[in-house]
Amino acid sequence: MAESSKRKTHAERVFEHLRHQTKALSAYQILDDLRDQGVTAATTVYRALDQLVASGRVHRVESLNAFTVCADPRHTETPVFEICKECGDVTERVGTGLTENIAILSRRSGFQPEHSVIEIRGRCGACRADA
Amino acid sequence: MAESSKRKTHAERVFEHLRHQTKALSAYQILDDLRDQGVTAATTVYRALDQLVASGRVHRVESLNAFTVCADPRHTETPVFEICKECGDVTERVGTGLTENIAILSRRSGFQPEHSVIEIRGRCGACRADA
DNA sequence: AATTTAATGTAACTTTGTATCATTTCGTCG
DNA sequence: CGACGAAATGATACAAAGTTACATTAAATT
Repeated sequence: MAESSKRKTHAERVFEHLRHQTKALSAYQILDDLRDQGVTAATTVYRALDQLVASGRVHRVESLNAFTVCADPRHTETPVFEICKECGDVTERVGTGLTENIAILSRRSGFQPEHSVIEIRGRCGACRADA
Repeated sequence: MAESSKRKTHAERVFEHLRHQTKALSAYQILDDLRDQGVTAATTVYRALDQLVASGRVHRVESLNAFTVCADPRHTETPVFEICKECGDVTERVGTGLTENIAILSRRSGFQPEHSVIEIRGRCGACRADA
């Protein structure tokens, strides 16, 4: 087509794009942003996101219906997201120990956890300073 | 209109209906279920849910886009939901201490938490026993 | 080159959620 | 009682998020 390289797959383009964001992006936002790179279909974006999420390179932020890169794919612990209501920035915390707390809780209740969603909404440090 | 009482508000009907479920229901599921009680508009269901959530009588389950009654409105701690991937049942745990863990974590990172979302997906005790 | 497989596209459609404006219901006040 | 204003509901259209089914293109593989 145009002159944009066809070397990379759209999943890579989606990943690269997400890498440069401080906020989580919706699938349709990603689609809009990547139109000039030849991404034209919602289906393709969702397929790319499915792969990326499955491979642990991207997380879905449930309370935003949006996606963000994994801050550290080497970590196996449940990610914790801090979501600022003011500026919208999403920050992933790893190694918080919450996974262990959940495991303990579940052992008590007989529930077998597979995947946990932990999202904290509030105000980030920067926005608190701005106030 | 018909003969169904006009005493109760639709918000009450939504609440009563949710109270009798073991699974979280989507807004449109609620709408379908309450049609025979005179609820006809999605708008009304969403308005009812807004109120109920604001008053703490109902929780939104983010990872399901669905709603469930609050197990214990006296509790102020962050609710923890166990969501069974097999049977779909949603169980709310209170008094888990996770709120405190999040507070500690946030103090370290300078984030001011307002509302936390904790949803654990996996298999419930009953489904594990069935296997 | 022929064949097969992975990636992408098109299009229609479902689900979830919101906005706008009209109508009904109900309490209350004169 | 009847008028009036507020709260609740409705109809409608729309926006946003996500999926399904099937066709097409691009890359590998032999």
